Amino acid sequence: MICRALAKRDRNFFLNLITKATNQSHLRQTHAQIILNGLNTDLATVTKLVQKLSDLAAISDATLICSNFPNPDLFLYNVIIRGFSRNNNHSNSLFIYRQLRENTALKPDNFTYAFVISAASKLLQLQELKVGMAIECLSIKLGFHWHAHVLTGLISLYAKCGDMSTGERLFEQIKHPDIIAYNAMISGFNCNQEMESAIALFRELLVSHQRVNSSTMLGALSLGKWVHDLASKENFKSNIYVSTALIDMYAKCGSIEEARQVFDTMPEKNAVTWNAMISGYGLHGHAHEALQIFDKMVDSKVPLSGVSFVSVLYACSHAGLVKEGEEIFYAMVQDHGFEPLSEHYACMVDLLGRAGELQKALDFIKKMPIEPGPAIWGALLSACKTHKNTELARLASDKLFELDPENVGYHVLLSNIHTADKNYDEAASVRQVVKNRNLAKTPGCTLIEIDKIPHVFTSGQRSHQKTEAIYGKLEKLMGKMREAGYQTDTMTALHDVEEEEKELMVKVHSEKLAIAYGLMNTKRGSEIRIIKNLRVCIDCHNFTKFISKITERVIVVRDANRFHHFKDGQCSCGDYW
DNA sequence: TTAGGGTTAG
Repeated sequence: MICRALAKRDRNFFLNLITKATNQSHLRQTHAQIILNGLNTDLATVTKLVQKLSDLAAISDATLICSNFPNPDLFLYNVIIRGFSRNNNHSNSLFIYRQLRENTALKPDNFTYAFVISAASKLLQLQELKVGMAIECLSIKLGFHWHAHVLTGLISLYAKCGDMSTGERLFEQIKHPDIIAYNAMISGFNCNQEMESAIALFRELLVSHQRVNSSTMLGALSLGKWVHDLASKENFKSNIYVSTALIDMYAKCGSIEEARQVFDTMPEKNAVTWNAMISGYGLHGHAHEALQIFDKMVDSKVPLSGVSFVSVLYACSHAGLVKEGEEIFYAMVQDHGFEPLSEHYACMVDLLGRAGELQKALDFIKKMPIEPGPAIWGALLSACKTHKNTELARLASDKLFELDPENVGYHVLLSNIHTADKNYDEAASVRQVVKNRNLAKTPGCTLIEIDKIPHVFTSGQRSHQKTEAIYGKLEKLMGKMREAGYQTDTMTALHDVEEEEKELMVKVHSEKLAIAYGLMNTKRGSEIRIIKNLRVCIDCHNFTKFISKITERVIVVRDANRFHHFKDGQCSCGDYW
């Protein structure tokens, strides 16, 4: 009987066993049997085993087996290069590729390049890749440029370097671009903010291919809700990528309830899904919900990521939950073994600063083991504006002017801090620097959609067809609001818009115009939604509160930082933004 | 026995 159990098994037996394995422990047992049967030097068996191990996230086992294998061929190298990449260890993919080139006589093939280019483009996302690798990949093109898969990988790489013109050139070289090549292009246009191009290509794709796939849906999600309908019709609701992007889309479009609905109905969630839901709640100022989801994530088997902590800390800082934020930060280090990155430190400075604990924030910066960058000083400067601390503001802005001299926002912020402090000379001299150095300014603008047509307003704009009616409406509203106790706040009406202190006397902020226009063109009682590119100022925030009360409307404002839901004279942000 | 594209924060 024993003899039977130990009877020699052949390669096919093990190949079959490996294919059927569903977890790592199956494979470890199988590996033991392979050794007992003397097949651990059989290339085909070992390759299959390594491939399956990396598919089941056992990349260290896979590597060990490979490094003990006497003469690995190109196929085995390819499998391990791809394996590292699939396990999110892209730098090791590149490392193995280098080993292959420097320590062996093997010639990489089109498969090798498809894997290694994909790994390189993923590293770019992590902002770790040096330009040198991109150049190295360019040389690859010389040998394998006719392979559509390699070209598609290169498109993605160039897109992530912000070079879509090269992307377009590569795309033209593909004789019959398939759906995946289209998707690489659409997603490239998307991340490079070339919407208007993304849409055109998406339309072209719909004409040229009968069916779209899940990546297409993702590339086009920012087009809006109708994509969700398309996703439902095409049955992509169970795709984790599509559903996660839907959560993000709904949260960013202001429908946090719909985001939650998608989240709740997902059969399977990964870390990105959880993070998207947490950050969605943070964006809307619903910190307690964000914390609840975070706790559930900890309970689930899904491993936390650095982004999970950024998202939950962001939610805490925007709701004034200092104690909770601090607890999470220390748990992150002590319980979860994460080493905080600069973005985590920035979240903490923001958390303390927003809550008015400026000195504590400064002490925190001094104790940090890393050199504070612009995000950290920027958070402190912003807090100095809110809590009117001119002295610390000078310190923070000096650092910022040194670290990020081209950024006009910090100058504007400092000028506004001086203005609020009634120190007009200092404010003027800061603005003079901006003028002398000819730094680019960002004009504030607000968008409102009426009957699916977007209307964009800028501060003091008089070019809209209905200008007279809009300003008339605004006058009427102002009258009613003053009766209700509204007073214009010009002193502190400045966050990061420039020179609007002067303009305020004669001009009107874009969000007021958009809201007036919205009130004129929507049904009584319906919700008004607007989007502003800069942070909403204190006066407009106050204005919108009054409007929501006297007109009995819900007004949802998305500014550069977050959502504000105005209802019955109150804002969901609790004036904490 | 191996391909390429896609989701989250600041």
